[in-house]
Amino acid sequence: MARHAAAAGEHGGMPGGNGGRRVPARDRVFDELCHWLLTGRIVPGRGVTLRGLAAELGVSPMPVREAIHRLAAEQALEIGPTGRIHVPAMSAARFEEIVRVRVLLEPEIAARALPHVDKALLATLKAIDAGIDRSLETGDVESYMQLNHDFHFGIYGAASSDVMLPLIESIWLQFGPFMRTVYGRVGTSHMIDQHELALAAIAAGDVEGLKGAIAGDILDGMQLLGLAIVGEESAAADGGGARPFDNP
Amino acid sequence: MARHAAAAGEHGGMPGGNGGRRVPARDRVFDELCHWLLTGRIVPGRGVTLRGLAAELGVSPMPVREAIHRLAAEQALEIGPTGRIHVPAMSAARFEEIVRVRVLLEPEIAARALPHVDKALLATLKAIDAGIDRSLETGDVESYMQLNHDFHFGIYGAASSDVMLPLIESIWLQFGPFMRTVYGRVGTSHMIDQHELALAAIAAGDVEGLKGAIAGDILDGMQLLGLAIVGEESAAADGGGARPFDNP
DNA sequence: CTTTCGGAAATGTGATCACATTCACGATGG
DNA sequence: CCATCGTGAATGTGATCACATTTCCGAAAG
Repeated sequence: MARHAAAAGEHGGMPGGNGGRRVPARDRVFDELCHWLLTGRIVPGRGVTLRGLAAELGVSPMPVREAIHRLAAEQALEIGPTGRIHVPAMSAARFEEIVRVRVLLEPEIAARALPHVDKALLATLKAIDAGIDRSLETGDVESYMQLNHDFHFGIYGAASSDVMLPLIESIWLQFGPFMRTVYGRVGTSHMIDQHELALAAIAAGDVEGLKGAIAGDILDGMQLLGLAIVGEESAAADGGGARPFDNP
Repeated sequence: MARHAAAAGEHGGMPGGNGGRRVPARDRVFDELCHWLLTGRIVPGRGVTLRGLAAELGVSPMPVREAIHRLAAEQALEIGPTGRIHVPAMSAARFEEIVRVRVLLEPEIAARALPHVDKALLATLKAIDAGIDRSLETGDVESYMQLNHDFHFGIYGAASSDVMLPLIESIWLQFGPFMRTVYGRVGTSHMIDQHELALAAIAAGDVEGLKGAIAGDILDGMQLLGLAIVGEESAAADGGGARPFDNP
């Protein structure tokens, strides 16, 4: 999830002779909020406030404000008419569009990444996929979502892309919160393992096979989400709906 | 460039009977900067500073900061390692990717918009296209860029899209500044008028015709830009750039 | 018991300030 | 004449403050 090059690795404030640049608090907050969105810690229905997040993150409301507005710019959060911040509502139409964009862009970037995937990365991807299977068995949703993200962006990142990659990240941030709310209710184990197909295609240098596997993976996973969302919508009369979790 | 519904028209504080909500300064600044980027008022190489823009726009640096960071989030501006703000450099690779994404997304959204284009909108589009021809004759680059933008987003906007439209707007913001720097040097008049084809396809309800016209328009226009950029980059070490487009 | 009203708490916004860092320009030394 | 260095101006960042608006909760009225 490193949207900022300098983000990784820093583990402590060491103002002295660190080779890297100083990471602005705004970027750290942004990365943290991205993580929360993608792993489902921020879910629809919960209030999101500047001062609340600021206190939780140990910074002033200022960097939080910038991170929030950046997320709003990417449609990952929404700023209501009165300025209130909330997770945008998902609809069947919106969801269908997300799937369409994913199927258009992600196989494309995967194809562009293929030539740059080396042995080491392939091994990493295999390890991630093994971790995914493990998470599915144990039912660790948060771990699954994290690893699934890592798997996809592990591939996509190999295509050094300043254009497509941010767009795809934006899309993921938009459906991330809903994966968490939905994955508890639908089965995930009967899916064909498109990740295996993708790995095989990568190993074989099969561009079309890779594109097909990515598209298949998207359609499989999103179909599950889509069914749940559509079902939720038709039963829309129930008040704000279940809030599966709360934030500490 | 109306990214925010309530933005247009407000010219003074009139707390009384205005039906709309108050528009935050941050959004007004953002819209203004978008306009400047898309019409070429902000071009690569010029310094962009917070306080400078703030003074120019008559606000404090605060709303400018947020607008700038939002533009940076959409890759329309870049924040250097030291925090300095500048227009990102264009490269052949980056440009090719932009074209690819445009060809993937814009025909798609146009197709989705087609069923919602009514007579009134079609008439508006024809008027815009006439204005474009006029701008090309008189060589009014800024007017041309504005109208070309209006033409495309006039169509795209008809597809009520919360997902694809922001992505496309982000892409336009990325190549906007370079259109201005380049359009002075290349001819534009020999282009096939793909806009006419698009209008005819809309009138006929021809989805595939519309998608083809949009794609053709993108490829025609961007090919001009691409040639100029590649030539600018350095004729010597061409690297893989030389095939800016393959097809959809 | 339901509805309405009022005020206190909370929220986002924007301005100003202090500060570390960086850039630009001129002086100085070779 | 050119390179190097130092000082001052400028820049982005983050915190704090004041304020208009909104939301929320409880009391009072029907």
